[in-house]
Amino acid sequence: MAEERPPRADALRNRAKILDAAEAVFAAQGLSASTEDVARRAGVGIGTVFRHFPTKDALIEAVFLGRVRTLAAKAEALSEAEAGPALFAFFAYAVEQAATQNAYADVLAEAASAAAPAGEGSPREPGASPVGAELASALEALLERAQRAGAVRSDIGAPELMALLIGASRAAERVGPDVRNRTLAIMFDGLRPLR
Amino acid sequence: MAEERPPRADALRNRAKILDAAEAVFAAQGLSASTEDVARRAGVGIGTVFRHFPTKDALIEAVFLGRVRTLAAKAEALSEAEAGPALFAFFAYAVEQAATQNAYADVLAEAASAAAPAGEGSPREPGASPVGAELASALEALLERAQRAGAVRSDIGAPELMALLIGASRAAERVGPDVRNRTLAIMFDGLRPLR
DNA sequence: ATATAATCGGAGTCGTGACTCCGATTAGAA
DNA sequence: TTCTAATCGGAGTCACGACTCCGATTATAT
Repeated sequence: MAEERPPRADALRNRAKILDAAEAVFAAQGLSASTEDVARRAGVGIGTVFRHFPTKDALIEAVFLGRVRTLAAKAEALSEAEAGPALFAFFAYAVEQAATQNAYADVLAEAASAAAPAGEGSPREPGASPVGAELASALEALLERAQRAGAVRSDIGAPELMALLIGASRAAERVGPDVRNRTLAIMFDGLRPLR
Repeated sequence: MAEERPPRADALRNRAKILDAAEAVFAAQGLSASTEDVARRAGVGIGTVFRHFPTKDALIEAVFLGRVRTLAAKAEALSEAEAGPALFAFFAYAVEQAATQNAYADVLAEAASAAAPAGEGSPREPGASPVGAELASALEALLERAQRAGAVRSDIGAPELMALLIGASRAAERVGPDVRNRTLAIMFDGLRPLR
C-alpha cells in the first residue's frame, strides 16, 4: 500500500527538541503555556511545532506519555528492592516530581482516568490514551507485592492507591517539603496493615 | 466625607442572582466558564455582571468567599459534637462537596495558600484574601479539640491537615463514591494516634 | 406625577492564542 | 553537483473571552 519513507534527520532532531522544550515549558508555566513559548524555547518556528504535533493536545499527550513512561520505569526499577519500601519509595518519588514540576499532577490524574476501566464521569473515546495503562499495571504490581509482604493493608486496591497518589501529588503542589513529608507520612501510616 | 447612598433594590437583587448563577456555572463547568455564561444564567447583561464585579477574578473570589463561609459554618456547627467524629465528619463533608461540585477543590487550595502565613511559592499582596483565614482557624480548632480528645495523633498541625484535605478533595474529583470513601478511610487511619 | 441619578443591557473593542499557508531552505538521492 | 521532495519559519487568519461605553430604562425622593 503506502510506501513508508524514513523521516529526515533534521525532522527527528526537531521533534526531539520540541518535546524537550515542551516538557520544560509546561513544567515551568503549567499547561496553559502557549505553543509559541514552546517553539521559541525549542528554537524552531511555530509551524514546525504544528507539523510534528497537529494539535496542542497532541503535544501535551506526547509529553505526558514520556513522563508516565519514566514513572513506570522507576516502578520497574524498584521492583527489585524489598516490597514495602519499594512501594513507598515510588510513591514518594512521584509526589516529589509533582511538587517540583508544575502540571505533573495533571499527568497522573489524566493517566488515571484514562486507565480506569469504567467510570461514571466523563466518557472516554474507545482506543484513546494508552498512556495510563502501563503506569496502572506497574503500580498494581508494586501494591500486590507489598501486600503479600505484609507491608500494606490488604483491604485496598489499585484504584484507592491511585487516588491517594493523585491527591498527594496535587496537595504537594503548593506546599513546602516539610509539610509534604509529614503529609506523606500520614498517608503511609494509613496504608499499613491495621493492628 | 463621601455620602453613602443605599444601593437600589434591583441592584441588590441582581447581585444576588449573579452570585447564584456564578456558583452554579462554575460548579458545572469549572472556573474557565465564560462570564457571558454566568450573565446568561443569571438573566442579566454582561455589563451588569461587570458593574457588580469589576473583574472576573473578583467574581470568582466573591463566590469562593461564600463557599468557604459555608464550610466554616459547618465546622462551627460540628464543634458541638464529639471531638473526633466532628473532625472526620467535617473532612468527609468537605471532600464530598469537592467531588460533587467542580472547582470546589480549587476553592480550598486557594483558601489554603491565602491562609498560609509564609510560603516560598507565589508571593501574595499584603491584605489580599481574607477568604482562607476563617476556614483555617475553624479547621485548627477542630483539630486541636480532636487531638486533645485523643482521636488524632498529636504530631501533626493544621498545615498537614489542610494539605491532606486539599489532596483528598482534588483526588475525589474524578473518582466514584466507593473508592472515595475507601481512600478517606485510609487517610483517617493515618490520622489516628499511633499505637 | 416628575425629576434625576443610578442601573441595565449588549454591541463593540482589544488582546491572546491555536492553527493555516506558502515561499524559502535543505537533506539526501542520483 | 544537481535535482526534488520534504521540512522549515513566521506572518496572517480566526475564534473566543474579558472588559468598555453609552443610550435606554427604572427605582426612588419630592
